[in-house]
Amino acid sequence: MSEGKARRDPAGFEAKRREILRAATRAFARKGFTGTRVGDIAKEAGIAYGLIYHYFENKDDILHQLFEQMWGVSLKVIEGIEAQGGSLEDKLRGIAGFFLEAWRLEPDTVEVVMKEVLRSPKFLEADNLDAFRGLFTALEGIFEGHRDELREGTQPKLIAILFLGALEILLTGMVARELLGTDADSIEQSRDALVDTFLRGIARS
Amino acid sequence: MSEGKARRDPAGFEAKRREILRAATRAFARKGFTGTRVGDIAKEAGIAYGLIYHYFENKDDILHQLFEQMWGVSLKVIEGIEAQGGSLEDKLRGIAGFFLEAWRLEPDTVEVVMKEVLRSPKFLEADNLDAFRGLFTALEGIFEGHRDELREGTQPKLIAILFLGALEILLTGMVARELLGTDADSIEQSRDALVDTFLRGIARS
Amino acid sequence: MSEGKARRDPAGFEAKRREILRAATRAFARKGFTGTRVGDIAKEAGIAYGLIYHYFENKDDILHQLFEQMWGVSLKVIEGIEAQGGSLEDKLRGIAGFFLEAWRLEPDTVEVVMKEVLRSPKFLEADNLDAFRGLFTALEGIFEGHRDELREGTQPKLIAILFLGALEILLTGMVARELLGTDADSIEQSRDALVDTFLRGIARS
Amino acid sequence: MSEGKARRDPAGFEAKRREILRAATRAFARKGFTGTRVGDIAKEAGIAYGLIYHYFENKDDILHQLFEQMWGVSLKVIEGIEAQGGSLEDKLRGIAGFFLEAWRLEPDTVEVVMKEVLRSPKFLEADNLDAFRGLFTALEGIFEGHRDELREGTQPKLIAILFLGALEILLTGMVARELLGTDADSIEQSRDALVDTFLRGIARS
DNA sequence: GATGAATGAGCGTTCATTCAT
DNA sequence: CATGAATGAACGCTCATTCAT
Repeated sequence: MSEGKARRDPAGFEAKRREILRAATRAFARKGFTGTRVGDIAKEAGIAYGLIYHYFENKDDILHQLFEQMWGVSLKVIEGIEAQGGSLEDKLRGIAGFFLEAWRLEPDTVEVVMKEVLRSPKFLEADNLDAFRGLFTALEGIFEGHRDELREGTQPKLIAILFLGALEILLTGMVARELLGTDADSIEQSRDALVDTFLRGIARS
Repeated sequence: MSEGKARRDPAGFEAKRREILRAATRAFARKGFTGTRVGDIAKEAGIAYGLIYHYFENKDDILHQLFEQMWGVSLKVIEGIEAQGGSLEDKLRGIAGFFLEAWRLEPDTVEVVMKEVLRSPKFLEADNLDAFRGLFTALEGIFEGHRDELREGTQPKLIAILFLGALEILLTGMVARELLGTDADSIEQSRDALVDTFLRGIARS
Repeated sequence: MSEGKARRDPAGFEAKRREILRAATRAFARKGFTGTRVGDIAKEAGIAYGLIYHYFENKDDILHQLFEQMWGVSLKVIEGIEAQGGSLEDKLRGIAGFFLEAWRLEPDTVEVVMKEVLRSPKFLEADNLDAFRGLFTALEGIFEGHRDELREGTQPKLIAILFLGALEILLTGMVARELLGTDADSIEQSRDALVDTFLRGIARS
Repeated sequence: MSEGKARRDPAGFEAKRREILRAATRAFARKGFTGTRVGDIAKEAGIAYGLIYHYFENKDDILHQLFEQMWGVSLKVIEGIEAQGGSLEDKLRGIAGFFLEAWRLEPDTVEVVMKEVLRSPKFLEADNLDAFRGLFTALEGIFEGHRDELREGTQPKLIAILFLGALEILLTGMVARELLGTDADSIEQSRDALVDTFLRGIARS
């Protein structure tokens, strides 16, 4: 839809697309993806609902682009963290901190992505998993880059999966607004518990 | 549904209910909850359409009962493991092993519960979280029972959450049939990586 | 259904039939005919719902028999009033009084017949109208029997219809429990207004 | 439905709404409200299934709007008659004539309103009665305006109810197409019998 | 007589998407 | 770019009735 057409005002087009995307995010956060009608998004954005289809393929596409956007940023951040160097601990703390902090900055976006993308049955389909795999791979690469600091027998891939699973549940807990505190202190504690546990374990040495 | 009416054959009723539940599980595993029509379940069970509604409130109720059933078993197993005593390591290995093994024994059930219940937006609603909280609490209790073996500052509740998040992603990875191997060996490796990481951490001491 | 079968205990059969009919009347009065499920009637009667079909053809038949019963009584009363002789005024007051009083004695029955039979679209079908026509005819006969007391040009048939229409709306108003009072005094006033209006209007001055 | 959305062509919208309403009226008159499927209305109107729901909340709403429309006109006519002044006899004859004539002009509409609204159990619910009460009140007002021409002890409210009940049964009889003739002469006779009966009955001798 | 499991036709409603204007 | 009227496939659920036991 967005390729091949000569837009008269590409910048304006893009701006409106983002505006609709933001409106959709608010709507999804409020009523969920399924519970939100295309008309609801239009109303939230203050436009006619037919216009949505000038900017997006279909309703799914909106969610998909929302995910892609957040995902792109996430990957860049992780790559940036890796590029910046530093200790494994710093890197893990940076990654965990980024995701947890993201919730504070854009709770709607994170909530929608968590609930409607990551926690959706559809997510487990090959297409979406590919995106997720990029994150796995990036994290796996980090662990491999610090292989000599790891116990023998540690499998970077498996650890990357476990780490992201634990991180995901922290976000889930925050999104649920019940399981975990969402103030700055609580978030810091969660982050540290995650990183420390993975790095050093919980057993009294 | 089950109140007030005197069933002539309660055992037969219950047997049929389970039979339909099994049929539904197969159908859900194949086409997802949403993708499965009530008629599909009936066909799979070899019964008439409307009979479903003699045994279940509605379509949602079927999924809910499936979840309740698995959940009830899970809680009992964990309580059994706790009651049996032993080291913290044994307990964690037992719990992780139970869930991972469950997938081998009843892949359909686990798949449906993972995909359609735990990974569903609706799951984050208060009602369902309550069930989940029982699991958190049980695990938290286990950690607390071994408090003197834990590092200082370890928060049992947070660790319980992290552990279950990591465990959940292993199951998710298995359900996705792509991220993780599902043979006995792979499962054992996953379980050990999980337990070892949490217990001892990954950093070379 | 009720013909041709040799019942072992005709009296007991009839008693139970009436019992179910009463239960159905209560249920219909509470939730309306359409809103009442066959199972509701069974529950109200304390029997299994399948048993209903031993005593009645189907759900419609229950309502029909309820109507027939009330209607039969009504016709007999009117015939009785006519047979008893007396002035036209006495007869009209007797008829109106009977129907209005019936509501006090068996509000559920009257309510159901009014709401579900007389005020039902189906009522206007030929079959049911026949029954009603009996009432018209009887009343028409009464007016004709007093033809010499009526103004010239008075058409007994038309007057009978008008009278019953006015009577019906009084019952409707009582059933609605809002338009008209339902205490003994109010009922008497309604009856007298009806009879007096018609009488002085049609009486040869 | 009509709030919040800026219609490009409100007049066209309204025209189409009325068109569908007319189609629905024809369908209801033919097969009854319950017997008419939404699809039947669409077919009768020559439009697609779902379009009905752009113009009406649901099936009930169609009937309701039909009723409201006829009711609004009726009330205006009565108020007009009252405003016009004249004798009580003229007014009653005008009111009765209007309703009876309406059947000749729009038999479908009157038939549907009579059968499906006034003679429906739902009609006796408070909401609908309120509309009807407007009619009662208006008529009551007319009688009160001519109080000095009435017999002592005449209760305008009761007489209004009786009059409308008698009028209603005339319409019912015409709708049933069996009880009463529907030619111009018969209609006139019915109207006169009604008015004369009431008038001479309640007029101060 | 009595029970309640079994049947399955039937229908209103939603809503993403298209497209004429 | 923008609008909103038009489309129609899709589906869960109810419930009167039957019938084996």
